[in-house]
Amino acid sequence: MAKLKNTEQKIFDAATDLFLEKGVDRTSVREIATRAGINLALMNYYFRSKENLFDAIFTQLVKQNSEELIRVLDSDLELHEKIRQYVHIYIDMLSENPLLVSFVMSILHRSRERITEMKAISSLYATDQFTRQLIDEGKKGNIRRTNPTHFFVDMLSLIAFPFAIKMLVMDKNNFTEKEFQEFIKERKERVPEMLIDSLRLR
Amino acid sequence: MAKLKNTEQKIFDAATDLFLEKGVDRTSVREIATRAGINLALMNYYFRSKENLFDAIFTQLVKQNSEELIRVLDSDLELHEKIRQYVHIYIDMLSENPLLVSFVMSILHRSRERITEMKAISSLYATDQFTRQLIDEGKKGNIRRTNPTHFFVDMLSLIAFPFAIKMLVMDKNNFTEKEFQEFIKERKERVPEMLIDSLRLR
DNA sequence: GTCTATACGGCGATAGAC
DNA sequence: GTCTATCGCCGTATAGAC
Repeated sequence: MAKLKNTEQKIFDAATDLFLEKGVDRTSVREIATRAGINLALMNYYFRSKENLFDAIFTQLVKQNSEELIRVLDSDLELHEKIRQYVHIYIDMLSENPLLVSFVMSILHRSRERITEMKAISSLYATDQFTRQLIDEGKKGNIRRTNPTHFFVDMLSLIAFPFAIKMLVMDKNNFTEKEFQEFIKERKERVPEMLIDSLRLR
Repeated sequence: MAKLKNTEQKIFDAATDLFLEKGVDRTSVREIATRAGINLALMNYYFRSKENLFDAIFTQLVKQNSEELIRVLDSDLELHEKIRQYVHIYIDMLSENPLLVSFVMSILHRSRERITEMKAISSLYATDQFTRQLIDEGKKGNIRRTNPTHFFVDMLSLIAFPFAIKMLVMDKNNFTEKEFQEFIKERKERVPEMLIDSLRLR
Protein backbone atom coordinates (compact mmCIF):
# COMPACT_ATOMS: atom_id res chain seq x y z
CA MET A 1 0.00 0.00 0.00
CA ALA A 2 1.36 3.37 -1.00
CA LYS A 3 2.10 5.92 1.66
CA LEU A 4 -0.36 8.77 1.79
CA LYS A 5 0.78 11.75 -0.20
CA ASN A 6 1.84 14.80 1.71
CA THR A 7 0.48 18.16 0.71
CA GLU A 8 3.44 19.22 -1.40
CA GLN A 9 3.22 16.03 -3.41
CA LYS A 10 -0.53 16.39 -3.84
CA ILE A 11 -0.08 19.87 -5.29
CA PHE A 12 2.76 18.72 -7.50
CA ASP A 13 0.79 15.80 -8.90
CA ALA A 14 -2.42 17.73 -9.44
CA ALA A 15 -0.54 20.48 -11.22
CA THR A 16 1.34 18.01 -13.38
CA ASP A 17 -1.90 16.44 -14.55
CA LEU A 18 -3.52 19.76 -15.30
CA PHE A 19 -0.51 21.29 -17.04
CA LEU A 20 -0.23 18.29 -19.34
CA GLU A 21 -3.92 18.11 -20.02
CA LYS A 22 -4.88 21.75 -20.46
CA GLY A 23 -1.60 23.56 -20.82
CA VAL A 24 0.00 25.87 -18.30
CA ASP A 25 -1.77 29.02 -19.39
CA ARG A 26 -5.21 27.55 -19.21
CA THR A 27 -4.68 26.08 -15.78
CA SER A 28 -5.44 28.32 -12.82
CA VAL A 29 -3.96 27.99 -9.38
CA ARG A 30 -7.43 27.73 -7.93
CA GLU A 31 -8.04 24.72 -10.10
CA ILE A 32 -4.82 23.11 -8.99
CA ALA A 33 -5.74 23.65 -5.35
CA THR A 34 -9.19 22.16 -5.85
CA ARG A 35 -7.86 19.12 -7.69
CA ALA A 36 -5.25 18.60 -4.98
CA GLY A 37 -7.97 18.83 -2.38
CA ILE A 38 -6.22 21.59 -0.51
CA ASN A 39 -6.56 25.29 0.00
CA LEU A 40 -5.39 27.94 -2.39
CA ALA A 41 -3.08 29.51 0.15
CA LEU A 42 -1.07 26.31 0.48
CA MET A 43 -0.11 26.59 -3.16
CA ASN A 44 1.90 29.67 -2.39
CA TYR A 45 3.19 28.30 0.87
CA TYR A 46 4.94 25.38 -0.82
CA PHE A 47 5.77 26.92 -4.17
CA ARG A 48 6.26 30.64 -4.23
CA SER A 49 4.34 31.08 -7.46
CA LYS A 50 2.74 29.26 -10.33
CA GLU A 51 5.88 29.89 -12.36
CA ASN A 52 8.00 28.24 -9.70
CA LEU A 53 5.74 25.24 -9.52
CA PHE A 54 5.88 24.93 -13.27
CA ASP A 55 9.67 25.09 -13.31
CA ALA A 56 9.87 22.27 -10.80
CA ILE A 57 7.38 20.11 -12.68
CA PHE A 58 8.90 20.65 -16.08
CA THR A 59 12.44 19.93 -14.97
CA GLN A 60 11.39 16.78 -13.20
CA LEU A 61 9.30 15.59 -16.14
CA VAL A 62 12.08 16.00 -18.67
CA LYS A 63 14.74 14.54 -16.42
CA GLN A 64 12.65 11.53 -15.53
CA ASN A 65 11.97 10.76 -19.17
CA SER A 66 15.30 11.62 -20.74
CA GLU A 67 17.77 9.66 -18.66
CA GLU A 68 17.16 6.30 -20.28
CA LEU A 69 17.24 7.81 -23.75
CA ILE A 70 20.55 9.48 -23.16
CA ARG A 71 21.99 6.29 -21.76
CA VAL A 72 21.14 4.48 -24.99
CA LEU A 73 22.52 7.28 -27.16
CA ASP A 74 25.78 7.34 -25.22
CA SER A 75 26.17 3.57 -25.09
CA ASP A 76 28.57 1.68 -27.34
CA LEU A 77 25.83 -0.32 -28.99
CA GLU A 78 26.26 -1.07 -32.66
CA LEU A 79 24.66 1.75 -34.71
CA HIS A 80 21.64 -0.02 -36.14
CA GLU A 81 20.82 -1.64 -32.83
CA LYS A 82 21.18 1.69 -31.08
CA ILE A 83 18.73 3.32 -33.45
CA ARG A 84 16.24 0.51 -32.94
CA GLN A 85 16.48 0.70 -29.17
CA TYR A 86 16.29 4.47 -29.09
CA VAL A 87 13.16 4.54 -31.20
CA HIS A 88 11.54 1.74 -29.21
CA ILE A 89 12.20 3.31 -25.86
CA TYR A 90 11.20 6.78 -27.00
CA ILE A 91 7.93 5.64 -28.52
CA ASP A 92 7.13 3.51 -25.47
CA MET A 93 7.77 6.47 -23.26
CA LEU A 94 5.52 8.77 -25.29
CA SER A 95 2.85 6.09 -25.51
CA GLU A 96 2.64 6.13 -21.74
CA ASN A 97 2.43 9.89 -21.73
CA PRO A 98 1.14 11.09 -25.10
CA LEU A 99 0.63 14.65 -23.91
CA LEU A 100 4.33 15.14 -23.29
CA VAL A 101 5.09 16.15 -26.87
CA SER A 102 2.54 18.94 -27.04
CA PHE A 103 3.56 20.08 -23.60
CA VAL A 104 7.25 20.34 -24.38
CA MET A 105 6.54 21.98 -27.70
CA SER A 106 4.31 24.60 -26.17
CA ILE A 107 7.17 25.50 -23.86
CA LEU A 108 9.66 25.48 -26.70
CA HIS A 109 7.48 28.01 -28.49
CA ARG A 110 8.09 30.60 -25.79
CA SER A 111 11.58 29.50 -24.89
CA ARG A 112 13.16 32.91 -25.00
CA GLU A 113 11.56 33.68 -21.65
CA ARG A 114 12.27 30.33 -20.07
CA ILE A 115 15.92 29.67 -19.37
CA THR A 116 15.32 26.88 -16.88
CA GLU A 117 13.14 24.92 -19.26
CA MET A 118 15.37 25.48 -22.25
CA LYS A 119 18.29 23.96 -20.38
CA ALA A 120 16.20 20.95 -19.44
CA ILE A 121 15.10 20.44 -23.02
CA SER A 122 18.64 20.77 -24.31
CA SER A 123 19.62 17.77 -22.26
CA LEU A 124 17.32 15.75 -24.52
CA TYR A 125 19.58 16.64 -27.32
CA ALA A 126 22.98 15.55 -26.05
CA THR A 127 24.16 13.70 -29.07
CA ASP A 128 27.93 14.05 -29.11
CA GLN A 129 28.68 10.36 -28.85
CA PHE A 130 25.99 9.50 -31.41
CA THR A 131 27.21 12.17 -33.81
CA ARG A 132 30.74 10.81 -33.66
CA GLN A 133 29.47 7.31 -34.26
CA LEU A 134 27.57 8.39 -37.37
CA ILE A 135 30.62 10.16 -38.77
CA ASP A 136 32.97 7.28 -37.95
CA GLU A 137 30.77 4.67 -39.58
CA GLY A 138 30.48 6.92 -42.59
CA LYS A 139 34.26 7.22 -42.87
CA LYS A 140 34.65 3.49 -42.54
CA GLY A 141 32.20 3.05 -45.37
CA ASN A 142 29.80 0.98 -43.28
CA ILE A 143 27.02 3.45 -43.91
CA ARG A 144 26.28 6.25 -46.29
CA ARG A 145 27.83 9.52 -45.12
CA THR A 146 25.10 11.54 -43.54
CA ASN A 147 24.63 14.90 -41.86
CA PRO A 148 24.22 13.97 -38.18
CA THR A 149 22.03 16.99 -37.42
CA HIS A 150 19.64 16.09 -40.21
CA PHE A 151 19.62 12.47 -39.19
CA PHE A 152 18.83 13.26 -35.57
CA VAL A 153 16.09 15.68 -36.59
CA ASP A 154 14.64 13.03 -38.90
CA MET A 155 14.63 10.57 -36.04
CA LEU A 156 13.00 12.92 -33.55
CA SER A 157 10.42 13.99 -36.13
CA LEU A 158 9.34 10.46 -37.01
CA ILE A 159 9.15 9.52 -33.34
CA ALA A 160 7.48 12.52 -31.78
CA PHE A 161 5.34 14.31 -34.35
CA PRO A 162 2.67 11.61 -34.65
CA PHE A 163 1.85 12.17 -31.00
CA ALA A 164 1.50 15.89 -31.60
CA ILE A 165 -1.08 15.28 -34.33
CA LYS A 166 -2.75 12.39 -32.53
CA MET A 167 -6.22 13.97 -32.67
CA LEU A 168 -5.90 14.62 -36.38
CA VAL A 169 -4.80 11.08 -37.15
CA MET A 170 -7.55 9.60 -35.02
CA ASP A 171 -10.17 11.86 -36.54
CA LYS A 172 -9.21 11.20 -40.14
CA ASN A 173 -8.91 7.44 -39.80
CA ASN A 174 -11.75 6.98 -37.33
CA PHE A 175 -9.32 5.39 -34.92
CA THR A 176 -10.35 4.43 -31.44
CA GLU A 177 -7.80 5.04 -28.72
CA LYS A 178 -6.82 1.39 -28.99
CA GLU A 179 -6.41 1.59 -32.74
CA PHE A 180 -4.21 4.63 -32.39
CA GLN A 181 -2.03 2.73 -29.97
CA GLU A 182 -1.79 -0.08 -32.49
CA PHE A 183 -0.81 2.47 -35.14
CA ILE A 184 1.92 3.79 -32.88
CA LYS A 185 3.11 0.30 -32.10
CA GLU A 186 3.58 -0.32 -35.81
CA ARG A 187 5.83 2.71 -35.96
CA LYS A 188 8.24 1.05 -33.53
CA GLU A 189 9.26 -1.21 -36.41
CA ARG A 190 8.63 1.16 -39.30
CA VAL A 191 10.63 4.15 -38.09
CA PRO A 192 13.95 2.38 -37.39
CA GLU A 193 13.63 0.60 -40.71
CA MET A 194 13.20 3.88 -42.52
CA LEU A 195 16.10 5.53 -40.71
CA ILE A 196 18.46 2.64 -41.24
CA ASP A 197 17.37 2.52 -44.87
CA SER A 198 18.41 6.11 -45.31
CA LEU A 199 21.91 5.14 -44.20
CA ARG A 200 22.22 2.22 -46.57
CA LEU A 201 24.98 2.23 -49.13
CA ARG A 202 23.86 1.90 -52.73
CA MET B 1 0.52 51.81 -53.45
CA ALA B 2 -1.59 49.73 -51.11
CA LYS B 3 -4.95 51.01 -50.00
CA LEU B 4 -5.05 52.07 -46.36
CA LYS B 5 -6.31 49.31 -44.13
CA ASN B 6 -9.73 49.69 -42.66
CA THR B 7 -10.23 49.13 -38.96
CA GLU B 8 -11.48 45.58 -39.25
CA GLN B 9 -8.43 44.60 -41.24
CA LYS B 10 -6.10 46.34 -38.79
CA ILE B 11 -7.55 44.37 -35.91
CA PHE B 12 -7.41 41.15 -37.91
CA ASP B 13 -3.78 41.65 -38.86
CA ALA B 14 -2.60 42.73 -35.43
CA ALA B 15 -4.34 39.78 -33.83
CA THR B 16 -2.89 37.39 -36.40
CA ASP B 17 0.63 38.56 -35.62
CA LEU B 18 0.16 38.33 -31.89
CA PHE B 19 -1.59 34.97 -31.91
CA LEU B 20 1.19 33.47 -33.98
CA GLU B 21 3.92 35.07 -31.94
CA LYS B 22 2.66 34.64 -28.39
CA GLY B 23 -0.17 32.17 -28.64
CA VAL B 24 -3.85 32.93 -28.17
CA ASP B 25 -3.94 32.51 -24.43
CA ARG B 26 -1.07 34.84 -23.80
CA THR B 27 -2.47 37.55 -26.02
CA SER B 28 -4.96 39.95 -24.45
CA VAL B 29 -7.58 41.89 -26.34
CA ARG B 30 -6.10 45.09 -24.98
CA GLU B 31 -2.78 44.22 -26.55
CA ILE B 32 -4.42 43.56 -29.89
CA ALA B 33 -6.18 46.92 -29.73
CA THR B 34 -2.94 48.74 -28.92
CA ARG B 35 -1.03 47.03 -31.70
CA ALA B 36 -3.82 47.77 -34.16
CA GLY B 37 -3.72 51.38 -33.05
CA ILE B 38 -7.39 51.39 -32.21
CA ASN B 39 -9.57 51.36 -29.16
CA LEU B 40 -10.45 48.30 -27.14
CA ALA B 41 -14.18 48.74 -27.72
CA LEU B 42 -13.77 48.42 -31.47
CA MET B 43 -12.54 44.89 -30.97
CA ASN B 44 -15.96 43.90 -29.81
CA TYR B 45 -17.73 46.05 -32.33
CA TYR B 46 -16.22 44.19 -35.28
CA PHE B 47 -15.80 40.75 -33.78
CA ARG B 48 -18.21 39.82 -31.08
CA SER B 49 -15.53 38.24 -28.91
CA LYS B 50 -11.93 37.17 -28.80
CA GLU B 51 -13.03 33.62 -29.53
CA ASN B 52 -14.82 34.79 -32.65
CA LEU B 53 -11.83 36.73 -33.83
CA PHE B 54 -9.66 33.72 -33.31
CA ASP B 55 -12.00 31.47 -35.26
CA ALA B 56 -11.90 33.84 -38.20
CA ILE B 57 -8.13 34.13 -38.14
CA PHE B 58 -7.47 30.46 -37.79
CA THR B 59 -9.80 29.44 -40.56
CA GLN B 60 -8.37 32.01 -42.94
CA LEU B 61 -4.80 31.06 -42.07
CA VAL B 62 -5.29 27.37 -42.70
CA LYS B 63 -7.33 27.89 -45.84
CA GLN B 64 -4.84 30.31 -47.32
CA ASN B 65 -1.98 27.92 -46.75
CA SER B 66 -3.61 24.62 -47.55
CA GLU B 67 -5.15 25.24 -50.97
CA GLU B 68 -1.98 24.87 -52.99
CA LEU B 69 -0.96 21.76 -51.03
CA ILE B 70 -4.26 20.06 -51.65
CA ARG B 71 -4.09 20.90 -55.32
CA VAL B 72 -0.75 19.10 -55.59
CA LEU B 73 -1.99 16.11 -53.62
CA ASP B 74 -5.09 15.78 -55.81
CA SER B 75 -3.27 16.32 -59.09
CA ASP B 76 -2.40 13.47 -61.42
CA LEU B 77 1.32 14.03 -61.15
CA GLU B 78 3.49 10.96 -61.16
CA LEU B 79 4.00 9.75 -57.59
CA HIS B 80 7.64 10.61 -57.04
CA GLU B 81 7.25 14.01 -58.61
CA LYS B 82 4.15 14.66 -56.53
CA ILE B 83 6.04 13.87 -53.33
CA ARG B 84 8.87 16.18 -54.35
CA GLN B 85 6.53 19.05 -55.15
CA TYR B 86 4.46 18.58 -52.02
CA VAL B 87 7.50 18.65 -49.77
CA HIS B 88 8.97 21.65 -51.58
CA ILE B 89 5.82 23.71 -51.41
CA TYR B 90 5.09 22.76 -47.82
CA ILE B 91 8.58 23.60 -46.60
CA ASP B 92 8.60 26.88 -48.55
CA MET B 93 5.29 27.80 -46.99
CA LEU B 94 6.49 27.05 -43.47
CA SER B 95 9.76 28.85 -44.10
CA GLU B 96 7.78 31.98 -44.77
CA ASN B 97 5.74 31.49 -41.66
CA PRO B 98 7.72 29.32 -39.25
CA LEU B 99 5.33 29.97 -36.36
CA LEU B 100 2.47 28.25 -38.13
CA VAL B 101 3.42 24.78 -36.93
CA SER B 102 3.47 25.63 -33.25
CA PHE B 103 0.30 27.59 -33.66
CA VAL B 104 -1.67 24.82 -35.31
CA MET B 105 -0.33 22.28 -32.86
CA SER B 106 -1.30 24.34 -29.86
CA ILE B 107 -4.85 24.39 -31.22
CA LEU B 108 -4.78 20.69 -31.99
CA HIS B 109 -3.92 20.08 -28.36
CA ARG B 110 -7.27 21.43 -27.23
CA SER B 111 -9.25 20.35 -30.24
CA ARG B 112 -12.14 18.79 -28.34
CA GLU B 113 -13.43 22.27 -27.58
CA ARG B 114 -12.79 23.70 -31.01
CA ILE B 115 -15.02 22.29 -33.69
CA THR B 116 -14.45 25.12 -36.16
CA GLU B 117 -10.70 24.78 -36.00
CA MET B 118 -10.72 21.00 -36.14
CA LYS B 119 -12.66 21.11 -39.39
CA ALA B 120 -10.20 23.56 -40.86
CA ILE B 121 -7.26 21.42 -39.86
CA SER B 122 -8.90 18.32 -41.26
CA SER B 123 -8.92 19.91 -44.68
CA LEU B 124 -5.13 19.76 -44.53
CA TYR B 125 -5.46 16.05 -44.45
CA ALA B 126 -7.61 15.34 -47.47
CA THR B 127 -5.60 12.56 -48.95
CA ASP B 128 -8.07 10.29 -50.73
CA GLN B 129 -6.57 10.70 -54.16
CA PHE B 130 -3.05 10.30 -52.83
CA THR B 131 -3.98 7.25 -50.81
CA ARG B 132 -5.44 5.58 -53.87
CA GLN B 133 -2.34 6.41 -55.85
CA LEU B 134 -0.08 4.82 -53.24
CA ILE B 135 -2.17 1.65 -53.19
CA ASP B 136 -2.42 1.46 -56.99
CA GLU B 137 1.30 1.86 -57.52
CA GLY B 138 1.87 -0.79 -54.89
CA LYS B 139 -0.44 -3.21 -56.65
CA LYS B 140 1.23 -2.55 -59.97
CA GLY B 141 4.55 -3.35 -58.35
CA ASN B 142 6.03 0.04 -59.15
CA ILE B 143 6.68 0.70 -55.50
CA ARG B 144 6.83 -1.25 -52.31
CA ARG B 145 3.38 -1.75 -50.79
CA THR B 146 3.05 0.73 -48.01
CA ASN B 147 0.49 1.78 -45.42
CA PRO B 148 -0.75 5.16 -46.72
CA THR B 149 -1.56 6.49 -43.28
CA HIS B 150 1.94 5.76 -42.06
CA PHE B 151 3.44 7.21 -45.20
CA PHE B 152 1.50 10.42 -44.92
CA VAL B 153 2.34 10.76 -41.23
CA ASP B 154 6.01 10.18 -42.05
CA MET B 155 5.85 12.90 -44.65
CA LEU B 156 4.13 15.44 -42.41
CA SER B 157 6.52 14.66 -39.56
CA LEU B 158 9.66 15.16 -41.61
CA ILE B 159 8.30 18.37 -43.08
CA ALA B 160 6.75 20.07 -40.08
CA PHE B 161 8.45 18.91 -36.90
CA PRO B 162 11.78 20.65 -37.54
CA PHE B 163 9.94 23.96 -37.44
CA ALA B 164 8.38 23.06 -34.13
CA ILE B 165 11.80 22.43 -32.59
CA LYS B 166 13.48 25.31 -34.39
CA MET B 167 14.75 26.90 -31.18
CA LEU B 168 16.23 23.63 -30.01
CA VAL B 169 18.00 22.98 -33.29
CA MET B 170 19.36 26.51 -33.44
CA ASP B 171 20.51 26.39 -29.84
CA LYS B 172 22.28 23.05 -30.13
CA ASN B 173 24.04 23.80 -33.38
CA ASN B 174 24.69 27.46 -32.73
CA PHE B 175 22.78 28.31 -35.87
CA THR B 176 22.03 31.86 -36.84
CA GLU B 177 18.65 32.50 -38.38
CA LYS B 178 20.28 32.35 -41.79
CA GLU B 179 21.97 29.05 -41.03
CA PHE B 180 18.70 27.58 -39.86
CA GLN B 181 17.12 28.61 -43.13
CA GLU B 182 19.96 26.91 -44.96
CA PHE B 183 19.38 23.79 -42.86
CA ILE B 184 15.70 23.83 -43.80
CA LYS B 185 16.54 24.37 -47.45
CA GLU B 186 18.66 21.22 -47.38
CA ARG B 187 15.64 19.30 -46.16
CA LYS B 188 13.78 20.17 -49.36
CA GLU B 189 16.02 17.65 -51.09
CA ARG B 190 16.64 15.29 -48.22
CA VAL B 191 13.07 14.61 -47.18
CA PRO B 192 11.66 13.59 -50.58
CA GLU B 193 14.69 11.39 -51.11
CA MET B 194 14.09 9.63 -47.83
CA LEU B 195 10.39 9.16 -48.50
CA ILE B 196 10.89 7.87 -52.02
CA ASP B 197 13.61 5.60 -50.70
CA SER B 198 11.19 4.04 -48.29
CA LEU B 199 8.97 3.10 -51.23
CA ARG B 200 11.76 1.51 -53.24
CA LEU B 201 11.45 -2.14 -54.17
CA ARG B 202 14.29 -4.34 -52.99
C1' DG C 1 1.04 23.56 8.30
C1' DT C 2 -3.42 24.73 7.32
C1' DC C 3 -7.16 27.65 7.18
C1' DT C 4 -10.24 32.24 6.08
C1' DA C 5 -10.37 36.48 4.16
C1' DT C 6 -9.04 39.80 1.18
C1' DA C 7 -6.10 43.11 -1.63
C1' DC C 8 -4.78 43.97 -6.28
C1' DG C 9 -4.38 44.06 -10.99
C1' DG C 10 -5.66 42.44 -15.43
C1' DC C 11 -9.04 40.25 -18.10
C1' DG C 12 -13.11 40.09 -21.58
C1' DA C 13 -17.00 42.56 -22.50
C1' DT C 14 -20.47 46.35 -22.79
C1' DA C 15 -23.20 50.85 -22.11
C1' DG C 16 -23.63 55.14 -23.69
C1' DA C 17 -21.88 59.72 -25.36
C1' DC C 18 -20.41 61.71 -29.62
C1' DG D 1 -17.74 53.97 -36.30
C1' DT D 2 -15.16 55.46 -32.61
C1' DC D 3 -14.36 56.90 -28.17
C1' DT D 4 -14.42 56.96 -22.56
C1' DA D 5 -15.67 54.79 -18.63
C1' DT D 6 -16.80 51.07 -16.08
C1' DC D 7 -18.74 46.40 -14.94
C1' DG D 8 -18.13 41.86 -12.95
C1' DC D 9 -14.97 38.20 -12.85
C1' DC D 10 -10.80 35.69 -12.12
C1' DG D 11 -5.90 34.65 -11.06
C1' DT D 12 -1.98 35.68 -8.08
C1' DA D 13 -0.39 36.62 -3.88
C1' DT D 14 -0.38 37.77 1.10
C1' DA D 15 -1.89 38.80 6.02
C1' DG D 16 -3.17 36.88 10.02
C1' DA D 17 -5.91 33.53 12.97
C1' DC D 18 -5.53 28.87 14.61
